[in-house]
Amino acid sequence: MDVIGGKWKVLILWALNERTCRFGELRRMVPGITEKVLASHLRELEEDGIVHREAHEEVPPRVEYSLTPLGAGLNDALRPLGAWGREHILTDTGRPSA
Amino acid sequence: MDVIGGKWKVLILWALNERTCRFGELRRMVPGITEKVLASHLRELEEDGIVHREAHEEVPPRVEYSLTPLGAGLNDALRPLGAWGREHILTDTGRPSA
DNA sequence: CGGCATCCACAAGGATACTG
DNA sequence: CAGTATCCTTGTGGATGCCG
Repeated sequence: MDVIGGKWKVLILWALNERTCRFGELRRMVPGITEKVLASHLRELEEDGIVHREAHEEVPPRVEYSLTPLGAGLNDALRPLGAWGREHILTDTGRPSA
Repeated sequence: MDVIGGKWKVLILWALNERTCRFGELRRMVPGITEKVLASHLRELEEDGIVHREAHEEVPPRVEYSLTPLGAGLNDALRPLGAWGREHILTDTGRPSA
């Protein structure tokens, strides 16, 4: 929970699960996230060994993020939870669903 | 993530997964949690249909909390994640692990 | 015993502007 | 393009005290 505690962590993980992404791509793939949050989450994920960051020293700059095996495993462990969520989302709407 | 977003939600779920518990029991089973947080989390969990609250109108008061089928399903979906966590906890310690 | 009300503190997240 | 720096708002959780 600590590792995926961020508000957008799992979304990032999901996006990355599909394919390697650049910073800008992720920003677009996770609507509503700000650069700062994306950057910090990415950094934390990297420090936790969940994602791999590969910077290409060229112009224009290009940085690609991908899942590490560890991250893939995490995503795998996350999948049942995601399935559960989709199964019951908007079905039991008892709360404001902030 | 919304449903289990609370800091202690999953711990409560885990405790409840083993058996029906009273308020005081939960408070003891989740070390460090305060009554307020436990109460509010419990309430949210109840509103989300995850736990069942059964109050016995007697003295001394007794309230028992148990998992609903939905909650059991959630806990089930959570288990792989828990397994992953235990597998890698304190193994990759790259961060302060706040 | 079980729980709510109030107040408080901190950190996470969001917006904007700026840099290499 | 890919961040970083700053500031601010908010939510979440913590402490205490009171009530049925």
